[in-house]
Amino acid sequence: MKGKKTIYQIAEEAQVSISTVSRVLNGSPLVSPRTRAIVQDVIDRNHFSPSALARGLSTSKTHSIGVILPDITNPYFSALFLEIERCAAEQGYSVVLYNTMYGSYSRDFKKSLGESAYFEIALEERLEGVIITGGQIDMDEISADYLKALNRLRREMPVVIIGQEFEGSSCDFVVRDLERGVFLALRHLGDLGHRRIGFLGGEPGVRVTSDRFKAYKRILADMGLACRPTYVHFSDYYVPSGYAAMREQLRGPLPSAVLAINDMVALGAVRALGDAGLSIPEDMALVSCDQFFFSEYTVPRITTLDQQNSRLGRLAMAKLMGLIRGAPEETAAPPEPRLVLGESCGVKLGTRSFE
Amino acid sequence: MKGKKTIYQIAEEAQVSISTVSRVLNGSPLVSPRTRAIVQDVIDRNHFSPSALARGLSTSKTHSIGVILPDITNPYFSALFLEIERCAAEQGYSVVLYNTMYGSYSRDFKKSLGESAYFEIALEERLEGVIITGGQIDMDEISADYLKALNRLRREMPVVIIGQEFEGSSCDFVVRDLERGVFLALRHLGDLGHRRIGFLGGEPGVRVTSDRFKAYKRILADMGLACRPTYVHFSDYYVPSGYAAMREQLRGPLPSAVLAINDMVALGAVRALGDAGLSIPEDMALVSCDQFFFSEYTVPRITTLDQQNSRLGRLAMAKLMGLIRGAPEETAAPPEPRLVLGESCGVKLGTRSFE
DNA sequence: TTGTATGCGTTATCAC
DNA sequence: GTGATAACGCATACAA
Repeated sequence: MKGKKTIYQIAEEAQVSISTVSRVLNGSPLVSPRTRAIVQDVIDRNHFSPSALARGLSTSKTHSIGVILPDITNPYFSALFLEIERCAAEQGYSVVLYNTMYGSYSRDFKKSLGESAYFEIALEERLEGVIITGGQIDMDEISADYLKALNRLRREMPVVIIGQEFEGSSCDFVVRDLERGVFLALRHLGDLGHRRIGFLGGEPGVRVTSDRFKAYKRILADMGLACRPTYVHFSDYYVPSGYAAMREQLRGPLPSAVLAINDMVALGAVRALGDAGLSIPEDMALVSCDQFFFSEYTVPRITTLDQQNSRLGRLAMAKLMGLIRGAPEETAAPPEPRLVLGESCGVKLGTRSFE
Repeated sequence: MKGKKTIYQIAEEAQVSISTVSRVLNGSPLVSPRTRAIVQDVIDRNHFSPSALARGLSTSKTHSIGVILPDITNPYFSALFLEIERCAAEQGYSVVLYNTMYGSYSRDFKKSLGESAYFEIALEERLEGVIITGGQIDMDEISADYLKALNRLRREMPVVIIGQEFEGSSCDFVVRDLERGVFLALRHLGDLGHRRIGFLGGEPGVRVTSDRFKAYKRILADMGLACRPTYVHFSDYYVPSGYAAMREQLRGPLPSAVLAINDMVALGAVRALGDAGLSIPEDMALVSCDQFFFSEYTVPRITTLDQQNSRLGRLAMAKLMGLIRGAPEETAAPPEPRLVLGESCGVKLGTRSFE
């Protein structure tokens, strides 16, 4: 835009060398208070801001990291991202966000770059590290090409994956205990006497879904209950899909309760049940696996699992920063999901105080 | 992480000069097909990715822009951001997101930098342009310090503000027609015979609220209706606040309808009305000024305004890219808000119309 | 405490 | 077509 000032011009105007200016800029103690004052004054008067590019080139540190995720409008990802950005800012790091839109609401594949294209960008930008969550990284079958690109990236910078572990990479993982969550939810339903429990939403072929579905089947078996295919309806993670999936369910024999993949799907299901003239929890109980910001305010409130996403984000950042700094990363335990009682399963809530 | 390859090493291995490598990298036509093939091969085999830092230093183009907003978990901002990121990716630009958390749900002021601190970062990072929305930029009274910092930023790069216009800066604006939206909503209520209409949510002192509130008062007057203070309850933009604000409203004399600042507040209000044993729209009708992804699935569906946020984002990006390229920015008309009929006002659906 | 010289990895302007 | 070489703006050993 404008001919930006350089360290040379500051040095000249302050009658010192560029080294001295550099020292002042970086708060080095090897400058006399007098000179520092003079230089700082010149800097301020000129609104001089040193080029992060030049600095990065010289130090090979960019102080920025990347986050690659499919869809920032999904509350799960935005909550995660918020926390990551916050931690980064605290440490003086900037965050570049790459929205791959893989599996997004609008399914705008074509318009968006392939995920591994973003790896190349991260490489060129000399980011100091990358956090990946959702998208290809969460597929049951990860393509060889993708894995190769991932490992190439990993060779150049730390990579932390928020999601389920898989073989074939040296990336670090921050894992959610999906099984534990499903267990809590199903046990709750079991305690309430439910024996016909369905599964609603999520995409087949995606870990967050297939792992939960596996847990669902296993735990159902442990409870001595059958898993009936007619009670299982995949779709994806968004509200309209929850609606559609429940409509589908309503065509067949009804379970007495369903486990929804998250609160968006649950919300869609609630609406579908209402439209069918059925009431919750009398006609069907509902539990969700992932709490979003609105679950306590729907009618009825959704009984759901708090996955502690902000702790998850903080953990991922701690791990990433540890790797960047080369420090011994203390492997803090991943957050435990907690069941948050709503009204969608029929338990009586005490007078809950709001506001 | 690793000793990265440079253009020199590629040149050496390919037995050419760095100029030639650079030409190949940038697809210059002034290279013989033969040499190009050789060089490209060496590049590929070495997984060489040129440093964006060095390139940026040399060309003074970083191909990245910044977005400064208060809270990415707010669906309004995330929808906007998604679109911005998408447009940027299409043009080969990266986006750095700065979450200032000003006015955010969690109100974590202290942990976060002041907004103008991000201006300095944008300057140092040599971003090519910045989009700002929400936060300080949207206050009724913008502090002189902030304005000064903003103008300093503006002097160095294009700045596009998504929000209401104000004096004292040379930034570009992408404006929403808040008044038109309020008009559509209130007319709808008026047509249904409502004469006691309240205002719910939003923060006093913030343009998006105060401008809508002004419009509300003016239009009410035009309709020959009184604006009663007991029907007005500010708070902020989130679900719990909508709940609290409606609880507050329920203590006094009731309006027959309320205008909520957005769907989150509306959702909270729906729940509060339900908890009080009141039904919508029989006991109170509800319209919201900002549609979020869940409004069609709540019980009842919320009659709300589609502000066409993705078009807004696209517009902002078009303007920013125009400024960056120095091209004549065609001032496309800002998107018109449209009323989306739900069930919260009592009209029969099936006759869904859009305006 | 301050200054000098060099490197960082590109692009661009020249010659050839 | 191709190849030197000078910027680009900073940090940093090394000198003084």
